[in-house]
Amino acid sequence: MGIAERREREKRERINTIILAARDLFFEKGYRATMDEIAERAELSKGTLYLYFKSKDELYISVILEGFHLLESRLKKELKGAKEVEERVRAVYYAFIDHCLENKAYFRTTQYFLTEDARANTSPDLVETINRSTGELMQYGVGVIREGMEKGVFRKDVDPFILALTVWRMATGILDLAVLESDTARGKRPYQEVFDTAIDVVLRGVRAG
Amino acid sequence: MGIAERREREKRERINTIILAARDLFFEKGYRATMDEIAERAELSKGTLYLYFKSKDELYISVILEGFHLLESRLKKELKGAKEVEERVRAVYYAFIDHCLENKAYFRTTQYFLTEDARANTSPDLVETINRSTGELMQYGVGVIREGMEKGVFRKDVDPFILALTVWRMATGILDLAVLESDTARGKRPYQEVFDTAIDVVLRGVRAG
DNA sequence: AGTTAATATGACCGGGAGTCATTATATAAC
DNA sequence: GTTATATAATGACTCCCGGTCATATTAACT
Repeated sequence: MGIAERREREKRERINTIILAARDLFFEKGYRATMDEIAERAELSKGTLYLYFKSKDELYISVILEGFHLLESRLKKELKGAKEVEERVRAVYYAFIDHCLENKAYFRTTQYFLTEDARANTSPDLVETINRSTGELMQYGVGVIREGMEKGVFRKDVDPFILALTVWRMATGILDLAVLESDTARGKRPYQEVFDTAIDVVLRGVRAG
Repeated sequence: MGIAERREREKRERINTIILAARDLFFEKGYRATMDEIAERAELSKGTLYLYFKSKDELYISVILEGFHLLESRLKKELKGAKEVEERVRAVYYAFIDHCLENKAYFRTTQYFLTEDARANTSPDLVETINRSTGELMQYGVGVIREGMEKGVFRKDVDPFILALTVWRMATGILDLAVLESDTARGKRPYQEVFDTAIDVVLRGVRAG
């Protein structure tokens, strides 16, 4: 059944072509890139795009998920080199931050899906997909915090999930600002001091004893 | 010169009528409310709207600034009743959170202006206006933290501004989630436990000694 | 070659932001 | 009171964009 398989493969290739064109343009112009532009970049007609993606938002989400996979690889890599508890927490924290700073367009795209507007236009199951993936990624944070509690380094009277959520949203909140001012602070992380202070304060706040 | 003054007054009244209609509709439908709808609600033609506001986004920003004034009154009121340092920090923290939860549309509208998309469509001086107002509001947070340091309750090796920024963005980050899930947790703040844990950890992290 | 199935196309539609020539209204001049 | 002028309001219109669909093209099968 070589033909069916080739067809399947060609379909995947086409989808990939479209995602690549879309990513390029979303990186370049943000959400305002148009479907016509993406079609032109992919050397396909607009109608064809809609053969493979139900909507512009679905294309958007595909790009977001690509970013999630990148981040996950990075988290795994960074965690391998880190042994000590606080070092592991920082590894997850800065892996997330650096990923977002190095891939600002991914970050913006992802943040966009926290707006009412985006969610209102997107089918519930797509939103659910994003939520599930987000939850999986957050487990990396929950994991290192739980390790810290088990080893007695962190206080045990805080819910690890809530703490992870808090740190994640704290980082995201600062990133919102950092990503907006992309031109400042050449050579080092923009907002470096803010990110450092933030995690220092939190770590001091959860240390046992 | 009574006529010129009356004209001036009528102009302000018209602007107010438009903002009221816009706010109603933004509350109801979010950013997706249309200029035609707003015009109809204000009992004016669409063209008239553009006589008083350069763009939909400028109208949006006017609504945001209204929200800022509301928040500022609340901050002042809450701070009057709070004497002790940590109590004052919490007063500012929860005044901000409750304001945002009670005025979700204001919050969403404001958050929208952290997106690339919105900023790209808005004139630099309007963006600047928002930034300045935001900075002024943040001074309430910076103030109570600085008080805490001066009284020796908080460690002095953290920049009060950075700490305020961190807590503000932490709250905003959690609010992003809380506002999305507006239907849950009737009767108490949604995400109550998360907000509580977040400020507890931070306060423990900055206490002197 | 002819038939059918699968893909691709782009003109077209609906709807929304923003414009502008025209109309209406208020003030000033005589 | 009438006419001229400045000011304000209007809504039909343009342009743009996401999404659709009847038609055309290509590939597969007999």
